[in-house]
Amino acid sequence: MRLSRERILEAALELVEHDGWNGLSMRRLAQELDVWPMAVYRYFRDKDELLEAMAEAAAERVSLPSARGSWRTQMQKLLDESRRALGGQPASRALPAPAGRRLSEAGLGILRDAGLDEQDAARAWRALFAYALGFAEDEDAEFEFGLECLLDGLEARLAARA
Amino acid sequence: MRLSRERILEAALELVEHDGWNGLSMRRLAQELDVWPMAVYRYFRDKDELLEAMAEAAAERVSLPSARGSWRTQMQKLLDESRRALGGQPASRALPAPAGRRLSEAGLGILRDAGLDEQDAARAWRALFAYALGFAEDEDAEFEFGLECLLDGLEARLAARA
DNA sequence: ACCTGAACACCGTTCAAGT
DNA sequence: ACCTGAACACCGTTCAAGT
Repeated sequence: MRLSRERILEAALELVEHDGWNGLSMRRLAQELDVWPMAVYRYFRDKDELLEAMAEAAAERVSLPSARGSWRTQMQKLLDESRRALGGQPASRALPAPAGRRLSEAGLGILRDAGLDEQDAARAWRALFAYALGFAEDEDAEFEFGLECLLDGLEARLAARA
Repeated sequence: MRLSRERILEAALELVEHDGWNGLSMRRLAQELDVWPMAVYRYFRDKDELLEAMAEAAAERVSLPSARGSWRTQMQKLLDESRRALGGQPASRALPAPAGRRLSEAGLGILRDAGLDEQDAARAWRALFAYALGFAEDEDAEFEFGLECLLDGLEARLAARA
């Protein structure tokens, strides 16, 4: 079967799920695809580009919340999904464009609609996102507690402005 | 000159500062110490143990805040120092014992003194610490904004309890 | 006790060649 | 255009040997 970016990404993800990030090497990946090591390099310039594409794919998997609920519940849903989707990623590879921008746009939109000005929305999103990535998939209770505090603080700011 | 854990850790840190975490290999480290690759293994069982010791040393460098100011400024100082000291560490290696416990004890103490019960203090510390590690050394303004919100939220919780 | 030296089983990546 | 195959310069780590 023909190689493709999709097929390679799928195999890479499977390898990581099975053996962790240390188990992902270009050589093992090629082996898994039943192809010679250098074949993968037709589709990704180097390993770094592959890792970036994997983070990108993970970010794309985050479904954006509907605009029906309050800004608070919208944000909770967005961050909860983000943390689950991106939490496993290796360090400092959490914000690839353009899928990263898609998440940022969604987050900033929610905060702007809530009433924050451009700068506060940007800072608040940075804070919320950094916070969310600090938690693993199974730390629901811990994640929620701090998020409530953060959102309470933001709401107090909104109230002070009104 | 004789090898020692201290001398090895020092050389490792220098290597990382110079070439980043990817530049740190057991072989290059030995070369820098003018010793054969396997000599380092007398002091650290494997690379993982070396990395752990490096994180440990970084955590030890955090100076704990004096108990003079308000709990809020104490916490700000503690987290600011923690983020500067531990921010550069490779992923998921941010909480080694016992230096990690030293930081946790300090943080939990501040929160308990502020009036939080044991469970809330634990959750709040987890939230604050996760938040702090999400910021690089040079992101002072961004870090501070979200921290204010988090602390405001915690204060509201304390006020509601009184 | 502490360091050496060779060896093993891996890496990412280049390059020239095949089809 | 796409894959092969050998090669290069690295890894972490084991093991037996030296001093």
